[in-house]
Parts: sequence; C-alpha cells; structure tokens
Amino acid sequence: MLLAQIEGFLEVARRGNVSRAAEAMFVTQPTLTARLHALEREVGEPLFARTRRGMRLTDAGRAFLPYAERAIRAVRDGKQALVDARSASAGRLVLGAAPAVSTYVLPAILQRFAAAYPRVDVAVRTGHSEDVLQMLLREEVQLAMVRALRHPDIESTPLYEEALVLVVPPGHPFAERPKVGIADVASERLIFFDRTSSYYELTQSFFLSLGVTPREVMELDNIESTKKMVERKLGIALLPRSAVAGELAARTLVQVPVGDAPVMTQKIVVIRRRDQGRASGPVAAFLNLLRDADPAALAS
Amino acid sequence: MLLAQIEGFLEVARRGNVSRAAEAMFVTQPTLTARLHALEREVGEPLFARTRRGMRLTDAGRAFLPYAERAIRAVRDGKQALVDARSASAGRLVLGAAPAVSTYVLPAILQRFAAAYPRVDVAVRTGHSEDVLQMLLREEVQLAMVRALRHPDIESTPLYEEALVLVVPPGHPFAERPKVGIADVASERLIFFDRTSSYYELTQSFFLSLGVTPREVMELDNIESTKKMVERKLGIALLPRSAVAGELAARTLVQVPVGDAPVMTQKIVVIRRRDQGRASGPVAAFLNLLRDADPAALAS
DNA sequence: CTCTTCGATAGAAAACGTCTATAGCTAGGG
DNA sequence: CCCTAGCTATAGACGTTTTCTATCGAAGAG
Repeated sequence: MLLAQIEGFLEVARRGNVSRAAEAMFVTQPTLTARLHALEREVGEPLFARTRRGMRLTDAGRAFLPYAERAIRAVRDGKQALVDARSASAGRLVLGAAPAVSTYVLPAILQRFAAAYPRVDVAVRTGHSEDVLQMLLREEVQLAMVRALRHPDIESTPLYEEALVLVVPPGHPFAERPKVGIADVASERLIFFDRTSSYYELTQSFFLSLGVTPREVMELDNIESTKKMVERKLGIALLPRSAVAGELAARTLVQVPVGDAPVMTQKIVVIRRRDQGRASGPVAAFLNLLRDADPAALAS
Repeated sequence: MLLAQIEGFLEVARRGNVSRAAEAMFVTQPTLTARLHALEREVGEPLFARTRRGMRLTDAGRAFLPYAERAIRAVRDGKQALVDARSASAGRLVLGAAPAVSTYVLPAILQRFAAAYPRVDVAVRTGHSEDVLQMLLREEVQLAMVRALRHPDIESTPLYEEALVLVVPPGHPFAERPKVGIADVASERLIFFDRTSSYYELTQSFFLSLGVTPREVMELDNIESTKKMVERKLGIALLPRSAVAGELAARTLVQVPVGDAPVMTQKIVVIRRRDQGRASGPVAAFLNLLRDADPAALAS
C-alpha cells in the first residue's frame, strides 16, 4: 500500500470525482484511477461505487475513510514535527548538569533559551558530573554541562573555567588583607562542601600539592549551606566563583586572593554522545546559544 | 514519502540494525538502506546516527518516531476494519423501516442478526415509507424495509407480503361467522390507524374499488392503540397480520375472513441505493439473513 | 592480524508508475 | 433520436525507481 494511493482515495472521496481530484493532485486522471484500482485490489474489495456522476464511497470505503485520514495526518504531523525540531521552534530538550552549574549558571542561560525558543520544553537533571555522564550514556539526557571528564563515547566542548575563590565573612582578619598565603589558609577553619563531589578531591589534592594539610572543620553536601556557614563565621571556604557572585556583590561575603598559589580552576564542558550524529533542533540551538555566549559572562 | 520507507524506519529503529531489519522485512540490506536514505533525503536530515554497532536514532528520528508509528498503525487498523467489515464481524448497520415493520417484524430479525454478528452496531430509523426513502437517498440509512415503492435511484428486493386482515373483538357478531361480506364490513364501525400512512390510502381505495364506502368512526396514529380500541369493542379494524399475530394467538382478537373480496396485501420490500455498488460487510450479511429467512415466517 | 559484522556503494535487471490517447458508458439537450 | 458532454476505464509506450547481487571499507573481537 502506498501513501499516494491513500491520498488519492481521500481526495476522490472528498470530491466524488476522479478527474477533479487528479487535477487537484497534479496528476492525470488515469494515474489516479490506477492508484485507486491498486488500492482496491490490495484491500480486496471496492472502496468506491462507480456511477454516471462520479465516484461514491461504498460502505467499505466509508469504513476505511477515518483510518486513511488518520494515517495521512500522522505523516503530515510527523513532517511538521521535524521542521519544528529543526528550527527548534518546538520540541524537547533534556539537559544534565552538575549541581554548581545547575544552580548558578544554568538559570541565566535557560532564561535566554526559553525566550528565544518558547515552544521547546526544557528539562534539567542535576547530579554529580559522573552521574550525569551515566545519564548521558543511558540517553536520559541529550546534553550535559559538567566538569571536564573523559569517556570514549562522548565528545566534550569547553564551556568556561570556573575559579575556586577563597571567601571569608566580613570582619574576618583576612578580609582586610590584600592577599593571604596558602599556609594561612590551611591553618584556618575550612568548610568544605560535598565530600562526594569532584570539588572535594580537587581541593584536597590542591593543598597536598602545596605541601600543606588543611584543617577541616566542617563538610556539607551543598553550596548554599556552605555559604551560610561562612556568613555565620563558622569558617572560611573555597567556593566556585559563580556560586558566590551574589554574596560578593552584596558584601555578605568577601573574596580574598591567595597570593602564593595558582588560582584553582575547574574546567566546565558541555558533553554529548559521540554517536548521536550532528546536533539538530533544540540541541543544536542550545549549543549555538552557548557558543555565542561570552564564556566570562557564564562564569560570572 | 512511501509507507515502505516509514515501515523500514520503524523496523530499523526497533532493531538498531539494518541487516536484521531487512531480513525481518524480507528485503535485502541494500534495499532497506536505500529506503532509509530516501526518507532522510525527503525530510532533510538524518534520522539515524550510523555507528560501529549499528543504527541509533538521532533526536530528529526520535521526534519522528511516534508519528511514524501512528501512521503505520492507522493503515494496519484500517485494513483490519475492512476485514472485519467484510466478514461483518464488526462495523455498523443503519436500517430504515416502516412503522409496522419496525415494530412487528424487525425485532425477530434483529435478534437473529445480533446473535450472528455480535460486534456489529445496529441502528434503526423508523418512519413512513416515503420518509424512509428520503433517508436512504440522503444516505442516513444504508438499507430500508418499507412498502413497495419506486424511485430511479433505488433497487428493491421483495421481502414478504403482508396481508391486511379483519380483526374483531371476541364476542363480536362476526367472530362466530366463518366469513363475512365486504358490505358487512363497510357497515360496521371501522377503526383506521394512521391517516398519513400508505395503509390508509390502500384501505380506502380498496373499499372504493368494491363500490362501498366505509363508515369511519375512528382514526388513530399507531397500530398498538388501534388494537386496544378493537379489544375494547369500539369497532373493528383491518390490520397487518404481523401486527396482530400475538393477539390472535392469545385470543384477545379474532380474525374474520372476508369472503367476497381478495385478500388485501401490502408488498414489503428491502430497498437500497442503486449507486452503492455490491453490498458488503454488515449490509450484505443482513441481506443474506433476509434472503435465507422464510418469507412466511417474517410475515407471521 | 585475521575474521566477522556493520552500513554504503556500484551496476544491471526488473518492476512500477505515469503519461497520452482513446474507448465505453450514460444523461441531458437540441 | 441523435449528439454532445462528462464521467471512468483501458491500452501501450516511456522513463524513472526499486530491487537485486556483489563488493567495498571501517572497526571491533578473538
């Protein structure tokens, strides 16, 4: 059975006239007649009664009609869905993101994305970078923004570099100093966020590489709590800059440069399954938006 | 776009492997590859990402998938609907019937039809024969059972002959006589049912042709009321035999032969639009059931 | 390092669809 | 009473498309 036959069936059913229907479909009348015959041969019985005045549906034709319409509509809608998806004017975008990205970076990006592509449904799954990677491999997310990591089945594009900055509460002795030494930091009461996160290992190895052992006083499982702890003068913390931008501006936290150590940074990348072909639709639109965005603005 | 392409798309999407899908569809792998390429060329973008392990849907392919399934399902269901209709194992049958047929003859027929074709929905529209004819011409009913009438656009098949019989209440003087004369009848109090019906004209002209003028005493618009009136001894009536079969058996009415006049009969036919082609499905099944039925049994 | 498995490609043969032209039929008009 | 108009069906030629077999090339697996 051919779609052209079903379309011919519908057109003739509508007009009751093969010649007119053929004209409307930009084919000749014998062509359309042949399509109808082929269709009737396949289904095994006449769908039309031939009269002097034209074609009338038989009972069988009437029974078939709604299914034919449904089939053609499905195909038409499917094409439209692809057009919509290509222009990203509609569709679905499922993102994965590491917690710090999800909370502090993504909102601004998604605000712009949603404004540009209002008919795209967006979903965000948050988790540690390794977990998000697994989601991506299981195709639970189409795209993910995590710290740089490697896996043979993914391709990653650098997004921005996030600096870990030392923040102290206002009034803290460090707050007045133009910069502090790493040894000073290690001897302070440090608050870490999320021992299971990559940030923790990164921070630890950072201290170790400099030959100092931090005095850990507290470990929490999320950044927001950590900031509150610092504000309440329970210690100082190394936090992603994007996560404390608001507090720095509001002066509820103070950033203190570390003079004798390189800035600790975290590379944030956007990853995608390597076997998914070239991006299209909402995914491509989102990637374009990221590419066009100012990396510095993202990490602010 | 071809249905074969959509089917190929679905099969490959399911199996993730062109070779297996081709085998399952009884075509060679290059054939299926060509179908996929043609489909992708038509929609303008890849629906699959080609990997070492086989074929994976792209986002676009995933977006198209539900529509493809819908289209194929519609076609499959449409075919099945035709099969069902052909075997009359399902579908819809809309009948028209004259009142006397609808009330006294059709129930027994429909009981057998419903038993034989339980999945066919049956609808009955009742009206005077002329009105039912109009319904048939407007295609509001597929088939109609009415008194014999002519119209260029319909074909009619004799169904049975219905005799108009003279019925009187038990205890009536006629009840004891083996037969009565037409003149006797005309001088009795007669009850007619439904002046707008063809029965009325038929009855009137019957009397006139015999040179007698009936003394009309009452005219009702339905047969049931008429029977009740006769039972209450308000007069006697000429009624279709099928309509009084029950009362005759129960002896609440008595049939009296009219000796000197031919039996007045009404031809009942089943009519159908001439331009509908050969009957199929439920309509054909119903016609077969009528043909196989004993005409005498119908009119009983 | 070969062997298997995957999809893509080439080229020939077959099948199919489409066209033009015309037939066959019926109803309505002159 | 024929003739024309309007309808679908049919015939035959043509061209495109589809399908096949055979083979390639890439990439894991043993």
